[in-house]
Amino acid sequence: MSAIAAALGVSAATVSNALSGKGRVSPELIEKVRAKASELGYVPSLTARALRTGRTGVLGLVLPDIANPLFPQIAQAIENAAANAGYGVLIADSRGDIAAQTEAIGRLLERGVDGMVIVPRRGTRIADVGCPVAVIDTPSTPGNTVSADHWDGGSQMGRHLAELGHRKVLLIGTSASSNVQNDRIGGLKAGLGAQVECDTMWIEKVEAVSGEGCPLGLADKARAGFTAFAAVSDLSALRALTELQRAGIGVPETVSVTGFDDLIWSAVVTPALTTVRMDMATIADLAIAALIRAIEPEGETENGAEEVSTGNVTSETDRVPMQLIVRQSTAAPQTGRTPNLHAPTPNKPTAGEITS
Amino acid sequence: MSAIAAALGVSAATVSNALSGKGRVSPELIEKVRAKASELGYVPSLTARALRTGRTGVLGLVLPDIANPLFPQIAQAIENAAANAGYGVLIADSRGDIAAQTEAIGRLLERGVDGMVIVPRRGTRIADVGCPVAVIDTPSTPGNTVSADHWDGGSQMGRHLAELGHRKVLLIGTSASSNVQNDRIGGLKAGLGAQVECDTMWIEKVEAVSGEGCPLGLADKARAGFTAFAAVSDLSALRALTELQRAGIGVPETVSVTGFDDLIWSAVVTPALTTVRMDMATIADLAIAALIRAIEPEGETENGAEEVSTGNVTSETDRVPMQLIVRQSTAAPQTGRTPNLHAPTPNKPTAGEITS
DNA sequence: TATTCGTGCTTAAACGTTTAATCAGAGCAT
DNA sequence: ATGCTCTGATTAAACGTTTAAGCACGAATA
Repeated sequence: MSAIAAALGVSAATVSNALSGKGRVSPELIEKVRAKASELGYVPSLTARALRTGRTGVLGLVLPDIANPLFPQIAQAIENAAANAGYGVLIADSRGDIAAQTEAIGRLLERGVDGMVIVPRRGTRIADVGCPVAVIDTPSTPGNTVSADHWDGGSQMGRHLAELGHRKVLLIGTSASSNVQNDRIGGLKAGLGAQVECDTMWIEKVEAVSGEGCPLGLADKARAGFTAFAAVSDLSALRALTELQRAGIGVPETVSVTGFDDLIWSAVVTPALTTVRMDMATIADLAIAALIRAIEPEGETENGAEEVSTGNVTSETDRVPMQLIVRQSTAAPQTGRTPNLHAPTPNKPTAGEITS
Repeated sequence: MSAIAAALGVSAATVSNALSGKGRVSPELIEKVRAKASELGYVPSLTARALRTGRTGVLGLVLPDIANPLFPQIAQAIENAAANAGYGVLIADSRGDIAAQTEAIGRLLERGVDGMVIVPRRGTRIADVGCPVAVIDTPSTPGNTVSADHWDGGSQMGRHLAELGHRKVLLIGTSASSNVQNDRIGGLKAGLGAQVECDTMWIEKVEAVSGEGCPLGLADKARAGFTAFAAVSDLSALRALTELQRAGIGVPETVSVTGFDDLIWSAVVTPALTTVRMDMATIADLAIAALIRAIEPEGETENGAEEVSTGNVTSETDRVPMQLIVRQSTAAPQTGRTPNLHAPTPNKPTAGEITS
């Protein structure tokens, strides 16, 4: 910067003003400065700016477990939204216990992030951490900033299944202590309506007695009259799908299987999974926007108190709708009494197709 | 910091020296400074330090496509290794074309990262970017710093299949232009040995004619005598597995299916996938270590030229072995002539189990 | 006794910005 | 002519560290 100033015979301050458009600089000079800047390949030192202004232009992203298959979607969306707003994203993995989460937040704080988006570990309540925080969890979590409307997604799926004619469905979740999963299950039940019989299976519970990775006994459930298995995540859905297929139960001719999240494999398995997708791009945009609103001094507030808010930030729309994606794993249930045990049907089965 | 200095009646410089152990400070004073520092809850401003020293303590992580299911493993390992070394990790998604990758690198550079680890987009050669760079790709890529030994992984899997008695196997890859996939396939062929007949299917090619997500026609292949399907990624393996199951072909009684990478679902599908895992933790450790070696001034080099290297960095061990994980999707092929088309077997099939 | 040296600390500059305060000059009204 | 205001620029301080250089003092050396 001082090089530009020297080359043009002006002061460094003037160059700064010219480039930022802040002070009073003549239009011609601004042009000359711009030209010289790009000529010299000037790149401002974000570090120095950070030191002076106290803002680093970096946001933190705290994830409960980076290994979660949903993470790529989140990270990608957040990174994109942040980059568009001119911010960088520092990641922090709060894998492990809650202490790790606190420690991860601390590390980000030390690094001077201007704000952070946290998708909290189950059962965590994010306290005031000393910088603006956007929480992405579920609308029913207190302190939530913005998230997919999981309940709504569940109810869409529930209606889909009910309309196909299913009357006895098994809801499959992982952990009963997850807010997100409970919301989805609540939505499913509501969408299915009162005349549909449903039961809920929590995988963690069955694994607690039968061991991790144990069979879920879904074939028995099918024989017991369940015609649809609505998992609350695609991973569980995949587990259900393969277990049923392996037992020779045709999906979707005999039973339907549905998931949640539209993870990468949902579209490539056979039959492709009917699921419901969250609009991470919108969620990320809203979260980042809310964060930035808290970070950057409001345009023209009359009161001089431009205190940067230091707590949880809110979004005007805090729940974004989910989108039902109907693929091949759902169909109307058989009307006949004996479920078909073998499924040699090739591909792309149409609804109601029966192969006995 | 100046607060500490004032409280103790010494200069700020002395405090700095005391805390960093650099200058000449009496031991008692060091203790007093330490005590006062923690008493006042002093946290050094990394920003100011960065400005002064020119090092930000931040590393960049450039990924070809954050949505890649393998990404969580990589990001988690890198983040962990970096955090242990006292560095933060800034992510950059080079989704899209090669230009996006260049631009992502540029953004990181502007932010003043001390170095970056890049897992390059296919066919990209990373030029000198102006800071130390660790490339994670495959040993056969020029410029590679450290990576899993994909070829070795393939050969382990090949041997496994050959030992089970498979004599005709189909190798399934996604894109023929991927170095990683080619290495894996090369290893597979070597591991299978000369007396095993094998054929390679590139999914991108069949999708180019039959449309994205089309059936792969694996059942026909099975009827044509292939007894094993060795995919070069778990995603393809999953696709193969479900397609075969759907067609009523029993895995592993009739045909075996194998994958690569040990992605999250590999263990939960039925039958659980035999695959080969890369040791991302070790890879990340080596990459970060090599990077840091280039960044931080070598302990006691005699020559004063402590120029920070600005090109690709190397690791003393640049290929880390992969680990074969045998689960339920592989078994000895049937000796009989007619492949079993239905597979009502419950779970945990043992090798060679036949159900006709 | 005069010189050198080592020790423990201080001074001051520097990193590259931003920004409040100041200033010189021009135009204009008094 | 004098004072006022507006404009376009400059000066200087500040952000919080690090680090080279300097300084005072006592101890060891000549």
